[in-house]
Amino acid sequence: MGIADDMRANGMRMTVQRRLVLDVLRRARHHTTAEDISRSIRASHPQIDPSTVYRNLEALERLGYVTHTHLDDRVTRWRRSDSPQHGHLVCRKCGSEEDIPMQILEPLAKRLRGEHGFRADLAHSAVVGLCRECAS
Amino acid sequence: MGIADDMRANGMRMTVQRRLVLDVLRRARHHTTAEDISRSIRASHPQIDPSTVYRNLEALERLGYVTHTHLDDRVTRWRRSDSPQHGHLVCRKCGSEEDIPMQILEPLAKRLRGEHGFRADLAHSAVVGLCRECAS
DNA sequence: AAGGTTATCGCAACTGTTCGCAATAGTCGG
DNA sequence: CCGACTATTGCGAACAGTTGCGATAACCTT
Ligand SMILES: [Mn+2]
Ligand SMILES: [Mn+2]
Ligand SMILES: [Zn+2]
Ligand SMILES: [Zn+2]
Repeated sequence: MGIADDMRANGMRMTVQRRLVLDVLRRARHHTTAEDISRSIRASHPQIDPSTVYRNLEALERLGYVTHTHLDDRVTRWRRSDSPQHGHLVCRKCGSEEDIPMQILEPLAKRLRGEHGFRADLAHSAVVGLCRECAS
Repeated sequence: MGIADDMRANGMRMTVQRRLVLDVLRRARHHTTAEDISRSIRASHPQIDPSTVYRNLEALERLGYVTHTHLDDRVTRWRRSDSPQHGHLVCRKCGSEEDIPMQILEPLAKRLRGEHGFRADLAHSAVVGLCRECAS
């Protein structure tokens, strides 16, 4: 059962707009902004509105096909859920960004689960701070 | 040396607008949004523009008098730096919010410092996830 | 293959926040 | 205290993202 069938089983429809959003995210190497996706789609389909892209990212996230992450403060970044999960360190001074394996974050997740019954998604927001070069 | 002198020593000026922002934050019990601050100030000083509030929050942050935190996704929340620091757990399903002591986050901060030379500010963004009731 | 239902669309108006600019008003030295 | 310097202001426009709405088209039933 493919994505289209799965969506129909949930009362949703597979539209050309949705297929295009998934296509762009499949080709993207890293996290992508909604604006990037919209621009990329509009290159070949100028009539497709940015608001449709925003709404579809949310719809696809509800079904679990895409997720978002917050790297810097303002812009939300999207990826397909089937791409590998990882954490981020972002320097608030120089803006540099480093990916980190989830296992570094695991002990904290386990502790929050045990002490607060809280299932943390520690990949959802980047860890903000000062990188080695900027901390001096 | 008070805040005003400190600001002047840094080439900044102490204006009525800045004093009002600090006053509102001093009276506020919890994290406050820029919009709240602006509305509160405009009640008595209608001529003060929201853009001035936004700019002043950034200016005061640069000197270390206020900090901001991201709880849910879009809205930035502000507090005076001299109010007690703490972390947050936010449930992505029901929206509930729980404060947690910084010491829970300390082991991760220490590890990031040791293994990556990264000085993490783990109070900057809330930890997103599922609370006990919503975990299904 | 056709028709009806309604999820989704494009568009335009709207939100919260940022930015450029000319006018204002803190600050400092005399 | 005054005047000069310039950081900061209010304002208008721009910005990314959201929302309401009537038109369109996906898809289910026959
Ligand atoms: Mn931030
Ligand atoms: Mn988020
Ligand atoms: Zn750095
Ligand atoms: Zn919950």
